[in-house]
Amino acid sequence: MHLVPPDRANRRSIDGHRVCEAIAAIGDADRVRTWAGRFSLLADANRLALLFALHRTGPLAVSDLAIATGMNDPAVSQALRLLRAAGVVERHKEGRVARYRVVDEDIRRLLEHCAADTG
Amino acid sequence: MHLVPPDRANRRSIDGHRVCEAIAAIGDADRVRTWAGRFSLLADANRLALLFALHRTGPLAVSDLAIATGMNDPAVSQALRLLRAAGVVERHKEGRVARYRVVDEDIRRLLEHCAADTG
DNA sequence: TGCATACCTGCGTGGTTGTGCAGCTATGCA
DNA sequence: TGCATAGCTGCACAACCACGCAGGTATGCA
Repeated sequence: MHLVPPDRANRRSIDGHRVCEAIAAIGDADRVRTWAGRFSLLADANRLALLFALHRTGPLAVSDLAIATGMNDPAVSQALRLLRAAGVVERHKEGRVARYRVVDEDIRRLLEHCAADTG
Repeated sequence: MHLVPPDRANRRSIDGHRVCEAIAAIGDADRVRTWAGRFSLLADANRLALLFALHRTGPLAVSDLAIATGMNDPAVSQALRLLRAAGVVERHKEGRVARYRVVDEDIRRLLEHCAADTG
């Protein structure tokens, strides 16, 4: 197991074998970035509240989300735009009402993970 | 179910009943903030890589973590200080070597959740 | 005592992000 | 045509954060 990249192979290590284990545990850098990106989307209390509501209640309109969370409309709109750009939610327009729902399965699982914690 | 706080009870809603469902789904604001805080800790790729390594490999020294992740020592040290302040990791000093391990059970479960995804 | 190692800290910086405000578009109704 | 509603966008501001660099503390060895 010589997993240490050549550019840092000359550094002295404390527990040599564990470094390779650690590198194996970290795995692919893209995978780490992907997960960090997902967590980043959930790292804001307002966005998370929106996702909790959308996940358990189904399609919801922007102004209803604003009432439920106490945010004002532009803030909700911008948060949803960000989530939509990330592919987490989808928008369905009916007349002048836009309803959003969660479509990302990985995010759904994380939201379920939260829900399992405290009802 | 009149869960809408009085300060926003006068706003017009699209799907009135769903607003209450949404508020119920969001639940306690402190719970949402707590989860958002956890996700925030995992939202950085470097910190997440450190946690992956610590979670699967066990106690690791700072310089070994630096080699494994490609970060330099101060960056590792600062990331671990942040995680320690949040109660996620603990430090055990042996001579001049400081080894860290993950002690927060909620974070461990989230890390397991990630590991279950792609080996 | 001198020196190298392991780790920590302070400082300054650049980048990112959440927010409020104001204003815009588009739909529906009278 | 006029007006209210639902939603979106741009801009400016402030706050935060991760990072690199330089320097400091503490341990262990010769």
